[in-house]
Amino acid sequence: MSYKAPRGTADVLPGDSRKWQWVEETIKQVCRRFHYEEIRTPLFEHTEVFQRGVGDTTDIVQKEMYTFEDRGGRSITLRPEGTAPVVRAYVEHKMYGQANQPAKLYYFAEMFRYERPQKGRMRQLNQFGVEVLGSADPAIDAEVIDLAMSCYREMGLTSLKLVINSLGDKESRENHRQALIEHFSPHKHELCSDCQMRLENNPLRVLDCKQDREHPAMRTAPSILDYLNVSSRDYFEQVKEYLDAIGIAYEVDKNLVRGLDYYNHTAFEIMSEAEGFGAITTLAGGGRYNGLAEELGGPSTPGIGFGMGLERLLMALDAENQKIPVDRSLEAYVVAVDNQAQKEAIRLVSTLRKNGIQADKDYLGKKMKGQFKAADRYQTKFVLIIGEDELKDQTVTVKEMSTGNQKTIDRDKLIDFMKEKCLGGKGHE
RNA sequence: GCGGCCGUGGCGAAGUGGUUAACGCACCGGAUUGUGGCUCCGGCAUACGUGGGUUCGAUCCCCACCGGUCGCCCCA
Repeated sequence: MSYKAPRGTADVLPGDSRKWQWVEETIKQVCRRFHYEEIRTPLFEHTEVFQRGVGDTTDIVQKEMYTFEDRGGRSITLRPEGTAPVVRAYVEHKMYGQANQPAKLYYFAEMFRYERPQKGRMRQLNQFGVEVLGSADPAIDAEVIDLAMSCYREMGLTSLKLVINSLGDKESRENHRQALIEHFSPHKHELCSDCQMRLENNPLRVLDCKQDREHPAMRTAPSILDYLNVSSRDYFEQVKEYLDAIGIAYEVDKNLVRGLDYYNHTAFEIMSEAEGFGAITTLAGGGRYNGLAEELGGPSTPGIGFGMGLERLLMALDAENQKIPVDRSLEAYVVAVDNQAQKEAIRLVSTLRKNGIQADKDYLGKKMKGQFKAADRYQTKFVLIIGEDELKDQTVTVKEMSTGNQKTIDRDKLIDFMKEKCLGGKGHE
């Protein structure tokens, strides 16, 4: 009997984990530059946090959540997205009362969505995300978008498209919603079954339908941008001006609609335009959610953020042929020529490590040639040999693999020699 | 959730209704008794996704399931 990882999940093995580490490190550095702080929230929440936060009629809540009852009879849900939990934490810990506002937060977290898996669409997926709470300045919208784009740029991605839209404030949305219902209702029977439902629940989504895209009513449908009230329109204009000011190119797509209920005002999506990316091109998506904190029981607090799929980021790097700098070398490999030398070899490895030098040895009882072969495969910089002669003379033979040069050094001078060679007297970062 | 395609050792990849299921890579050992590559020689491995069915006999044909993949839906 053998087992497989459950459908839609994946193991990250050593070859790939280095890539993940690099991606995470790179993003964290960007976050530091933007002055954002990490927040970590639980893997699961009370189901209600998502029902109220994300919205009862959304696909995520209706058919994609991993929900179960725990032993205490509570309804628990594995987080399907990152914003609602962060806002919940912000409200719960009364972070609105803290001195430093707005709260500029980032997270790395795995999300869970019960969907049919595909490449770039997993049931357990990893996201990097950012949430800013407490500022309704359009400049922060631009900053958040800048942060997302900077992460991609930092990793060398170039084939990207930023799409933005405004969903307006509550009043604008309501007016638009009414207009949509009035516009589509006469054609209701001509629309696909999904759209007939959408027309009742969330008419905005009709605009996003791929099936009815060619329907004549689509072209004449009322655009949200025409229904923005003065303040909403003004807000959107300012966001665009700030984006222009920091040199970020974008495209306005009046049909860009986000799938979660909490969004208003600024909505954006970053897509890959790299060849062979298939149907799934969205790398990151986000927007403003000014009513969410209130919805989750807190004071009225503006917020904006995004989620970035890390599996898709790795795919994009791959599609653009961006090589991830992965250092697989090893500083020292200790070779024991025979059994007599084992003890000394083990002692030497341990001493090297205590002195900050990467060191390893053979544990398979290989002969000398096999040990060298292993050292070669590990891209070892120095092989340290201990054999009969070295034991007798209290020395170690050091071979620099790149040149093939080797010399014999007194045992008590070895560590200083290796430190000089490997650490340059400065030590590791 | 819907439709198409796919599933052979660790990886890649032939193949057939019937005695030991090719080959390449990788790995291990030897040629080279204290030294990496190449070459040559030898070796290795829980391999036909799972379960049924048809058949004298199935890795091959049929069905179901599982998994992957592509498209739809939706999204990261």
